[in-house]
Amino acid sequence: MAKVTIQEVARAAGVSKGTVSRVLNAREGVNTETRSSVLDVMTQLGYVPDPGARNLARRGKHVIGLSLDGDDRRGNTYYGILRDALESRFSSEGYSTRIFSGYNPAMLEAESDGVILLGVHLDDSRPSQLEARGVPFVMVGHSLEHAERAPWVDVDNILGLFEAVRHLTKLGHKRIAHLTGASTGQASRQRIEGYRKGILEAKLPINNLLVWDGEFTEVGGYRAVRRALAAKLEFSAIAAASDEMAYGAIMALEDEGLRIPWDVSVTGFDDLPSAANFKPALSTVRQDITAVGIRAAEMLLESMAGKKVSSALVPVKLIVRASSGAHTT
Amino acid sequence: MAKVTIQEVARAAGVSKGTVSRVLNAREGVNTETRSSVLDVMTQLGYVPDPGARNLARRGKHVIGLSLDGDDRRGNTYYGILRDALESRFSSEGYSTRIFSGYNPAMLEAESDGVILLGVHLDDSRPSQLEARGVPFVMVGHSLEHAERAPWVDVDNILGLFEAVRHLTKLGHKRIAHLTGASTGQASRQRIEGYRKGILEAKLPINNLLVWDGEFTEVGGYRAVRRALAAKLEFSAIAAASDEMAYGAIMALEDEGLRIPWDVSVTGFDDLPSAANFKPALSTVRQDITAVGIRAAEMLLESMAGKKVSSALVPVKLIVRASSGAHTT
DNA sequence: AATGTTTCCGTAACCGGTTACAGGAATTCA
DNA sequence: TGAATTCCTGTAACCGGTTACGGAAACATT
Repeated sequence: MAKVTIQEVARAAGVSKGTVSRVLNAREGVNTETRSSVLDVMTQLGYVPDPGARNLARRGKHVIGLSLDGDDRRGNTYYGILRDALESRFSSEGYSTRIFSGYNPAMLEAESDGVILLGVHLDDSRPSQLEARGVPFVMVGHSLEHAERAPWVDVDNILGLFEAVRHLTKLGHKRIAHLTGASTGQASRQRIEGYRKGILEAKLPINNLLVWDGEFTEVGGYRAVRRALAAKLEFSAIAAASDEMAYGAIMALEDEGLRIPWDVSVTGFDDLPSAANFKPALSTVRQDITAVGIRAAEMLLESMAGKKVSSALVPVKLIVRASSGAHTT
Repeated sequence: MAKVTIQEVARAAGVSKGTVSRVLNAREGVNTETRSSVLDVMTQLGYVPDPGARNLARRGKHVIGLSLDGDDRRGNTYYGILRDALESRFSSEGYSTRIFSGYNPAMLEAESDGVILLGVHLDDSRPSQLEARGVPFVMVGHSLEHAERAPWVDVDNILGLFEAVRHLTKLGHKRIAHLTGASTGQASRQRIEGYRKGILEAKLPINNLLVWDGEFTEVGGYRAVRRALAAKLEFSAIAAASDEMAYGAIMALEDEGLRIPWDVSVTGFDDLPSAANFKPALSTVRQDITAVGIRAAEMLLESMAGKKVSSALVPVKLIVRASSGAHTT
């Protein structure tokens, strides 16, 4: 309750503010004994440094802003994980992070030394505005439009879907459908591309009737599969562009009495925490959100240090679980 | 780019730091002329006060923390709106808000003067921890368990569903179903209660076969309705406990060739921004998220000022649009 | 023994604001 | 016209930290 300041710690430990500060920042040139005694006093008093004063004294705001777009498709979990990753990386560098949801470039500039841009869309004005103001930033996710002009980090969407499809073809599946997020931007397009590459690699024919729009949502996946079933389309596997669509697809299949993976194999994309607990456990492409966050943080740090940084593609990994299995004639 | 400080503004305007500060904080006792000239210089130089220094100088952190629970059902939009409301109310009072997603009471206490608790659930330890540490807080949403011990603000769930059902009974509907969020806590239970009250008020029989679990999601609503249809349950209206379940319900009905509102009337709860644009436009119970936010902010402010505050129920309003209509035999 | 190095730590200035206090100018009052 | 008010604004201390600088010990070197 009573705020304990560095001064009080200093007095209690019988040293000066300066020394406490040095201990606090793990700077060298402090006697090991002194250090540990100060450390003791700090924990004993429950000392927590005031971030405001700290940022003031180091001359720089030492805050990085996370700017999210108002309406974004991805769920809370996605951003939660991403934010944790960013936060841990930045805080170990002495920065704190802050979310700016209302899009306000002036505020962003005033209150942060650099920004991470989330959910950039086609006619997004943030990149150019930030660029004009000279605020360092990196985008997570990318679209062709902005890809050349500013650094981004993204997951390897093409490879991801490609591997999912290859997994299915190796299991003997010949008629593999793709549940796509349609118009929702670059990621969907890249995943479709990965799907095509996978089909072609197995020397199978591309059938546009097997590419269904799932709108990136659970219901979307559910309905798309129902329509396909109603239209009597033939398929033995579905490679979805997101876990949620895969969930919807599985529900729809099961509601029609089909068994996963015996009658139909289904794969997702994301590897949400819920994917492993889903019944059946979902085979999916893990996109390492944490890795994306860490990479983005590092790029931003470099960029703030004045270096030129180039965009990065984070690798992706196929996780095989219970929802996919060998094709049974 | 170059940071402009209060000192520079002062010099440029030919006054002292003190005067600029007074202008900045809209304190009285500054000549009108001086004030406006300072204001001019400020905008001209693009001055933005450093929040860190500010909070340091006013002796208090002047930060209020928003603590969200890790996994929460509500979508991004809900929290976005709520946060905007909180932010605007607090910032006009000189506070800035910060989100703390990783649940960390020590951090909360160290970095904020008060906290808004979002998504409190039954065995949530946050209220008691905060209480023990003496940190002022108010919860948005409430459960019986914590209701007595700490102030909360919530929407009038019971009244909301009650009015939706009354709207439907007045349209002549006799067999009205309810799509509930089931186990998701207090809000669902209260909405069920409102539903029952509405049915009873019209002297209709309560039929538990007409209460369906929609899991608070779109697919949940979709599947529940499909099951009901498959079971040949009779109903001419559905009062859902959330807009999203209503969306799912409508999709399911339309997929079966039913027309809204001619064959079945559907109402939601929330009035999400998308509700008006949905086809058909959704009749729903508007919960004024902004009002909830503002009320919560005011309560927290009072509580921080040392006053005892009592919990509040925010009223709710029925919005009739195209998805509900007269019962046609 | 005198001098040169290191190592450790205290001192004081500073970051960018806020605010109590005091004093000069303008205004009102006797 | 002199005194008492009122208005406005400058001065300086302070918030809680960081850090350049310098000095006192302790140790090594000749």
